[in-house]
Amino acid sequence: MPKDVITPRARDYNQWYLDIVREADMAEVAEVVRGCIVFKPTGWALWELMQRGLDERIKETGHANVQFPLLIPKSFIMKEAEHVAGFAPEVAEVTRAGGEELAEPYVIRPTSETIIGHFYSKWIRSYRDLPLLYNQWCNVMRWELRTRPFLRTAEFIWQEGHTAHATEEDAEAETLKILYDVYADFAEKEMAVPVIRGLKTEKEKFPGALRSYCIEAMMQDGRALQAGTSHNLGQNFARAFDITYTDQSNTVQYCWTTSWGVSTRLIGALIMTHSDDEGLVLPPRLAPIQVVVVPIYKNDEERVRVLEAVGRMTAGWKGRLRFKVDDRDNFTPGFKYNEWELKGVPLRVEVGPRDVDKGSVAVARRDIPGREGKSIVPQEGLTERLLGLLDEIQAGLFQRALAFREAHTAVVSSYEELKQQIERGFAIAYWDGSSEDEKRIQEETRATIRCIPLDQPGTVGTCVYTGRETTRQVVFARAY
RNA sequence: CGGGGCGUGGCUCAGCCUGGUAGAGCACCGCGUUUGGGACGCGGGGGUCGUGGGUUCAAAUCCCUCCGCCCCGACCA
Repeated sequence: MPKDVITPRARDYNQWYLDIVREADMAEVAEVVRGCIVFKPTGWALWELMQRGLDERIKETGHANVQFPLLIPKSFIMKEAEHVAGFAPEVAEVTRAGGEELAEPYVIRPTSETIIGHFYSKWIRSYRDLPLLYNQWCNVMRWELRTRPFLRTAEFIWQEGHTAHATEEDAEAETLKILYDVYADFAEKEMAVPVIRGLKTEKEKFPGALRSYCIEAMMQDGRALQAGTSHNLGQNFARAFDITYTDQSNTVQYCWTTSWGVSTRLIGALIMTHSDDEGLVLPPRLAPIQVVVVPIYKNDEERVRVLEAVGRMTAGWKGRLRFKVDDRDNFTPGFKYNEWELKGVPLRVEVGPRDVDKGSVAVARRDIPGREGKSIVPQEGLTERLLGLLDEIQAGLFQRALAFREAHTAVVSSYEELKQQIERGFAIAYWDGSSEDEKRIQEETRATIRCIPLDQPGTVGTCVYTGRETTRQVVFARAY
């Protein structure tokens, strides 16, 4: 009988999430530092794999990594009007250092547009210096009023890309390239999380941006999670920080800049997309341990025999599979099965004396819990079988998540339908309202326009709120 | 930041109302028996009761302060 360590999703989805984070040993709430978490080895190993997948894509698309200071002069933050208004309430300041009051306080970076803008202004002279394509991996701090592990923490780790271009078209192309080729590609191929690529409304866009694009994912409670954003900053920051270049005809022009980021929030998205009441479920491509081997024996003689067989079996795995042999002898096999299921390991191989005699092993799939996910297979060709199964699981998780999203998405044609649909998932509606209309809907329903999908059907319909004719459809949902 | 709940061995909690020797289960340590879906017996260790102050002969318990966590709301990657 399973112990009651994870609250079922149906009973309390929030508690379920916190239970998974704790029981899978990914992170611990730092309680001595408000709103912060400690990444434990399992959680950090997962993040390292995610970082690798993102970093590869960032570099493949022509960007180089750099690193800017953690502290930003307070006056920098004040330079771009919308930006100040957006971030002022949540910045932490450093006012003393070296035992003395500072002449000008620093803020702990909530994001780095401003300090990077300052340096871009110094570095960019001519159109030949463009485009400038940099990225940095760093931690940032936003003094959030309500925090949850991974989803919203006061300090979080992310990458922030910052680029400068000669024309609006170039900046726009960059913004979209990141959205499609880096973020959406990573989410769907590596995380197995289907995402909607969309444009943010004026109300939801980044403070200081011209346009914000995003990828939005659906969690298992039907709520939306913004998994990544890419902003075309127009010339707003270029004007505030005097980022200019001389063009081919010797005229000084303002640059067009972009910024884009994804954070450790992605870990929250991963958990809430795939995991079940038994614990964490990880997609094979990001699982720090893809295969765990549990040896079974009753005495020393069997132990030696089984471990020898396991040694032969796993000899060729290095470099092909991330695996672990769980040879702890103070736990029973049954305990280990449950523990590794809780931790989300995609495949488990069980090897006992009977298997050694018959040349077989038992293989259990994490994505299919219980007896149905378990089968007896020959030791011969095991490695290829495991590799094949990992691919199958990866694809299966994506398909399952996609099917879930589709089952919980509906086109609505009236405000009443909208109110009902957002209780269970995404509501797609024609939209021609204003920011004020949007705010009113949020107050009345607690749902917001998550995005205007970039894939539009192009058909004509009537706006769900104003009744006006429009071809634009949007996604309404309650969001994290 | 507003409303609500909570803070007691590592974890989950009882004890608080009605002040008087700090408890249970799980986990941990030792020994033995066990091991194909969360083993069992015997023995053992471990707690300034979140913090600071107050009331009292006496505070986990009553009062005040601060800190943190969880839930709801507003704000947000």
